[in-house]
Amino acid sequence: MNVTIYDVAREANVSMATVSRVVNANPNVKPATRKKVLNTIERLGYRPNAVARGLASKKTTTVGVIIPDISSIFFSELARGIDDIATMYKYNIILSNSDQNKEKELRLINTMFEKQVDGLIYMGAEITEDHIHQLKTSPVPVALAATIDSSETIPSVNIDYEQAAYEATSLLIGNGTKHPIYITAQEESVVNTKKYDGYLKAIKEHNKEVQEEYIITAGTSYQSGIDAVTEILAMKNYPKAIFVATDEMALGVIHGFQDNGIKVPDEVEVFGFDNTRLATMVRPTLTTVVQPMYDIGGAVAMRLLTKYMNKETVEEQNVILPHQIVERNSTK
Amino acid sequence: MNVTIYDVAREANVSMATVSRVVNANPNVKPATRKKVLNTIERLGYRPNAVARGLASKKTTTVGVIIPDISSIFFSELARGIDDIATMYKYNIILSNSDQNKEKELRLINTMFEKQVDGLIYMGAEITEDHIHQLKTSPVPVALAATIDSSETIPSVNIDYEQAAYEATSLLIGNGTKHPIYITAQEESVVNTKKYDGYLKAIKEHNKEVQEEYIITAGTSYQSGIDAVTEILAMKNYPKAIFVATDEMALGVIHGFQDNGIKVPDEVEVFGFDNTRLATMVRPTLTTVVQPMYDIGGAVAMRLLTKYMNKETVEEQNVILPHQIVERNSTK
DNA sequence: TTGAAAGCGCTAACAC
DNA sequence: GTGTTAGCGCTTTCAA
Repeated sequence: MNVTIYDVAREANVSMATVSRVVNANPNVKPATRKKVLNTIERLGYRPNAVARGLASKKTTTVGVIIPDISSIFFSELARGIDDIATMYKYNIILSNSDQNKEKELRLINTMFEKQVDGLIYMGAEITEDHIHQLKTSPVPVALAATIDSSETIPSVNIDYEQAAYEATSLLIGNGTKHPIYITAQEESVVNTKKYDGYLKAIKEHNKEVQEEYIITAGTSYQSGIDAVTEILAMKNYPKAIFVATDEMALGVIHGFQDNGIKVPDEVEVFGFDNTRLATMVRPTLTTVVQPMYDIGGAVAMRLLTKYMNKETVEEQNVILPHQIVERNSTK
Repeated sequence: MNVTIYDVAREANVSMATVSRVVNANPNVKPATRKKVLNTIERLGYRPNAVARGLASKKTTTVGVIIPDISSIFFSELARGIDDIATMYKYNIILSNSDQNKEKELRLINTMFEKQVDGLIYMGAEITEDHIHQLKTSPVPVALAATIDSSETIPSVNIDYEQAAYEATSLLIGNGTKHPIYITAQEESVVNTKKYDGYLKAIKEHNKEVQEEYIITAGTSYQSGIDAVTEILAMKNYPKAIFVATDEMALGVIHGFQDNGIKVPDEVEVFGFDNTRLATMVRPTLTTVVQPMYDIGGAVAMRLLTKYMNKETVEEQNVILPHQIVERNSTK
């Protein structure tokens, strides 16, 4: 079998406790003893068993991450932020894709708790009562990243989606289109609702009434952006500015127009959301709302970790990070 | 404290063993007993502790995944395949980014083993002797995904990069450019070398000598694709076909030319590699080598899991998956 | 500064 | 079918 702490103790003529102390860098060990132990650890190729340690200490130094889809450009950037900060604090990440499927989400939360994660970062469209209930079945700290819980029961990190959407729409209006089109992602989520509210607010400030046909519900993919354009082109005299709920869809929108010989931004302006790497990987480059994905992930992790490590009480449960708008070439 | 298997046993008037049996779906339990136990599990809200289970059974039902960068579009698609198959087999994934930094890679391998993963999927540029040595410090099965170990010591899943690059280059030559340019990613990796060899093979078949200046070493990013174009435009009379080592760089190349008023594919053809989602998210859409990322991840996981689960001997350690070429609109 | 010993919560023989 | 009993490899009092 593998070499255990007991083997090291025996070979070094000390007790298991002493070996444990040197492995855990406990200062209460005489330098000579420490050296002796270190040597036999080296000699035997001893590697501490984190599972045994976890059982004894009730800490696993791993945090769970539940994410809709790691292959999404938006979420993979978030995940990268999370892992970096986790690494910084000596944690590892158990990562699972939920596909925003409620059953799967609930099951994953349970699995994470079974695996005794020290903390959990959760991303998803909708936080229902069932989610909250499931989350509360364990005292393990949880934080939501880019995910809103309207009840504000669970700590979270977000930007002000409503305000951001309001600003984006207003900019488009200021550019000369009184009632820009809005393309929203189909999924039900508070984040989407907030974006929509922001759009609506700006529209109402400049229009007697809102035109329902200018609000298009699409999928969430690049292709649905393209498809949405078909819908738009079917309208006679459509507005010449489009605000799109995500960058990926916005790329689809740009290409949809271009494929039909319509020039962006000369003939129609396009505004995205997120500022993923995609935003600079199109021509024209995409004007968009900057959401600090990496920080949302990182800040959440930090929060969560410090909170539970030092058992300190958190001042502000629901963090709103600043957003901004970058104007690139898809708008005038 | 939390409710343990012991609490359930006491409350249900059975032994721990029996509770364990029903939790693990062992058939040797009388239906009535099972029901009774299930009820008290429900009533007490008992949740098995996977860490304790892992210690006792020496199985954690988690596999480690070491990946260069989860925010890379290529790798995140791979990771998605891995997690899906892992989920199918009831495993979870511990995911860590290595940034292809050797020290970090070595450290991560060790961490994964400390955490007692049941298997490990490794992705990285270079497999050195140190890597192999580290990997061999544990009997845990390891599989390389989209990563080549020239010594063929470690099981792996790849495509035939050399052949694919040969075909791509040949196609470009067939289109009329005798000596296409090749833009390679800077990092040292066997995968890159193979691609380069394939390119060279095709070039040599049609040219007396290879023009060193037509081989450009760039970074690995979108931006380095753009930068490479600057280098190309500085040559008087450069070849009118470019083969690029990755899709992301290829997008940069396309945009680099377009930004300089040069039309793709009319004035210059561009050929990518990987067939990430990016390939259809440009105009013109990108002709590229299809590498089945999702399957590479999935197939690897399957291999690894079946191998160690059933302890079956593997027929072919080093799997080569078929590749293909999709011609889209960036070539003639 | 060090050691002895009691768990952590579960699985896995083995016995009945 | 069910219970008893050792551990799994480590941390953590508590004493010395």
